Amino acid sequence: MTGLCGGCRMGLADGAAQGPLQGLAESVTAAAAAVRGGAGPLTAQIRLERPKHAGLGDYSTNAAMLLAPALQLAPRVIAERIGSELEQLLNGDLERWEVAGPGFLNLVLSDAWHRRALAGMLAAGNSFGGGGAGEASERILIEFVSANPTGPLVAASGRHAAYGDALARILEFHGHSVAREYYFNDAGGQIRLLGESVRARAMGQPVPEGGYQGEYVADLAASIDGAAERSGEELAGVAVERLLLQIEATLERYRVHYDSFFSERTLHLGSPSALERVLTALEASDHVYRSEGAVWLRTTTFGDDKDRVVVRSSGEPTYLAGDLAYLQNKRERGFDRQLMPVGSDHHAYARTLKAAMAALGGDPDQVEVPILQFVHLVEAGQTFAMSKRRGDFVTLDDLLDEIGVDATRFFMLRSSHDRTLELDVELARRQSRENPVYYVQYAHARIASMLRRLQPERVADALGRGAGWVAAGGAFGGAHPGGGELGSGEPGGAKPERGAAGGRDGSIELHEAERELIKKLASFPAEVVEAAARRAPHRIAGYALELAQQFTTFYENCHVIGATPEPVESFRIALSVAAQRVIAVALGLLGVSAPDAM
RNA sequence: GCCCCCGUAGCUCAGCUGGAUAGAGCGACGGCCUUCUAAGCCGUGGGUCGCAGGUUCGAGUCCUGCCGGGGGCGCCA
Repeated sequence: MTGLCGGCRMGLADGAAQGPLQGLAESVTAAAAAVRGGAGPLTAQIRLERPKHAGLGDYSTNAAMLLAPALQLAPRVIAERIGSELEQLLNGDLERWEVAGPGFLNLVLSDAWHRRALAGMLAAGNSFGGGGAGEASERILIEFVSANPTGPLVAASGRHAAYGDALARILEFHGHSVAREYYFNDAGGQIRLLGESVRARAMGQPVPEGGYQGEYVADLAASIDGAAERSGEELAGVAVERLLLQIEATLERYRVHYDSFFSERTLHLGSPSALERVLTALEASDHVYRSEGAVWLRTTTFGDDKDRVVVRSSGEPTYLAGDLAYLQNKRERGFDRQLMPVGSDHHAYARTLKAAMAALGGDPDQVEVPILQFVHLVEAGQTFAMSKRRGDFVTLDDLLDEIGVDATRFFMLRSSHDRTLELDVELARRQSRENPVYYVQYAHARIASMLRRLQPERVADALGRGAGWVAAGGAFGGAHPGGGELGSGEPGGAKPERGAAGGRDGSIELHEAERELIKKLASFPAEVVEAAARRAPHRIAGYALELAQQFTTFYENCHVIGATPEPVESFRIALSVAAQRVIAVALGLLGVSAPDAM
């Protein structure tokens, strides 16, 4: 099921961290190239993937089906040729192959290949799976949450925070340089309204029409000295300051750390202000015009469905004006890409922003606006409303109190961001033991617990290059030489025959669960590539769950401590360590803790 | 009216930009603790992939139309 090609694209990154599939994929590509000869170019990417059904082999490739049009031959015939070619390239590593279905080539790899794969993954250490961006590394700014400081963060912001932060972690791990920023509106109508709301509360009057009704407004009013005597503007300033601190504290608690908080107000300061400068420039390039007493940005030139007002007829700039100056500011800071996930209630704004980017002379493709669908908190079959202005909402802090940081983050991240998320709070709280996040954490804790029973030296021995199981391995298979100290060897080097006298444990067949676990681990780099490319952290959550499952199957079937002969115990210790590391890294990408005990 | 997202098992969701017999968790049913954590494992049942057409060797995936749910179409943010 799992796609494996992602991490195997040529020329992307160094082999070690990208794992054993890199070499295998290159061998398949080489075999396909040999069969293709001079025939036309390949239009689609050759894929190496797990077969759809168990028992069909370790990996399969669609190469033959892709070559069929150019070669004018039946896919199955081509698959036969690729199979023969691959047999030569992989020597003893390719134990069996067969052509199946419409033209799939199914591959069965040797135990020795699996052992070397494990050795290679361990050698890469905690960087295994990372660095896939390689030369394509970018400087990325991700601006997320950016909720107005007019109240505490609501539960729905938990989705934005988890998404943006996990995506940042994934992109960083993948090899990009990422800055996280929170942009806050501390100017304009909503802030004025906040100040007036606080003032009304302080004076014991009803909150103005459309103002902020929440209890926190009264609390703010009560906590500000002499609030009743101060102006709305003054009160707004204090309120914003305090609410921002509160928001930051909530985010920190949620394990979301920003590199910077950016104030909208600063864009209006100075003479000329950043805002004025950008408007002047746009006027010079004829992208803004005056009409009906207002100033408009001609976004229709760049595909927006209507032009947008940037300065009201009252002379007051709109939020878009601020965003224009902000966009320009980010461009001047030299980022290759700007990610700004927004809620689906702002989805129409994505087009406007891209148009604005183009009007500024930038590349609209550098602005990416993933749309996050809503979160419905459900309790006892009842959906919670979460309107900040009305004041009837569940705050993110409330949610964290209820179900904790780990569960909240995992739930927020486990489904695709473009789907409405139903989060049953009652279930998450009451039946927390069934929570998938605990399942993954439990697998990690189990491994830690098991390893605690061993002397550290024993574990080090099992991982060392002198361990018997490693001797039976060697470098990664295929044309690509394996890196790292563990399992290093001649490129495409000598591969002991299965059961040969030379291999100290070469005669001991791997258990199916061991082979499967190794392959699940080996697919991690491709999962990271996919999650990064598609801005889809939920893939990592799904992968973590699958990996935990695969480890548990191994754990149930293969007793580790005391397994005989010794190389088997060593091998299983090493495999457990690898699983533990990858679970921890995957959870780390989600910002979920990996406990050593539960 | 126009635009965007979604519709897959009873429930919550995956499904890698067209591939093989559509998967997982929870719930249901039946088993499993004198061995490294039972927060666990094994097994069974459960599907017209919203509906109808189309594209092709092949469609949950791409196209068109319809139905249903959510969101948007401000000189609000």
